[in-house]
Amino acid sequence: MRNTIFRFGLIIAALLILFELSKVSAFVPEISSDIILALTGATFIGLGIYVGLKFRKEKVVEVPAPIEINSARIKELGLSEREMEVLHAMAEGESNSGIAEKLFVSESTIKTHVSNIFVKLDVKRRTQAVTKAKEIRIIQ
Amino acid sequence: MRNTIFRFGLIIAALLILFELSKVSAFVPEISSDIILALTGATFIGLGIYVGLKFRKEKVVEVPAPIEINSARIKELGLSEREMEVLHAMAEGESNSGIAEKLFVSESTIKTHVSNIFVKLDVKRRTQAVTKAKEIRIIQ
DNA sequence: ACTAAATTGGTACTAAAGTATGACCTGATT
DNA sequence: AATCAGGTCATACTTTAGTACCAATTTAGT
Repeated sequence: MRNTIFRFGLIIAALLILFELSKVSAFVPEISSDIILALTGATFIGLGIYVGLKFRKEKVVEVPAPIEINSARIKELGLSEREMEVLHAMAEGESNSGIAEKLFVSESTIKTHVSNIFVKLDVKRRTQAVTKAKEIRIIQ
Repeated sequence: MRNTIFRFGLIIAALLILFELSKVSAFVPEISSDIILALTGATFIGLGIYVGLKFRKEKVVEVPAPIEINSARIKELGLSEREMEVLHAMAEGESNSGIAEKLFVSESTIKTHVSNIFVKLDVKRRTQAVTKAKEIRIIQ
């Protein structure tokens, strides 16, 4: 508020100066009317921009809340790249054998990964793992 | 784009007229310098407001995605109240025996419910069921 | 080059999940 | 009274999931 008063004060001061100058210029030819015109232009363009910005309505653009993945947390938990791939497949409801096919490895490997994921996420079942992973935003 | 060109054309025309007027006024006293000043002010304030509005910022509002539960879909799929309770517990990562304890029934009962849920959701595993249930917004 | 972490895979086992089927009870509907 | 849907429970079985080890490669960082 104080800021607004200050700004309007400045603008009014500038206007007053311009009016005085326009009077003076009639008697003092050294001050060209062009300069006054330029000053007037500058003042009003400033005022206009100020008003324009002041009374703008912000275009409210609704963005569907990007669920950002907490990659810091992934590192924090020590989840490897491969484990994350397995976790993603798990979240999609794939079985171990399904994940194995998808990633071109044996089911044993997937079981190992899954067990390691459980330890790192501190859970006991895959549904828990998926729920927790979504909770702490390490998967979508 | 054509609109922008048109507007800038208008502004440039106004400026040219002002400059011409300021020259003429030197010889024709009938045109007061005050009027020219006023016209200049009006032009520039218009320009200023235009610029101010033109470069207004878009306010990006992140909407936390209101996840409304599609209860119509629940009925559509024929999911009973009890089945929904089981589904919720499943989504939290509970085991069948855990759900049984929570709902004070036997594990057999839960298995029956779970199997029925799978049929109704057309899935084969509980992780799939949970994922699909969230997808179609019948649970959070 | 060396080391640590990551990835892979196996065996053997237990636990949990899931399927199929049948049965009993209850409250609401016809 | 009969029917039906929802809920309950059991048995028996198959399939997946999960655990506990161990071990061979591969990869990336120092």
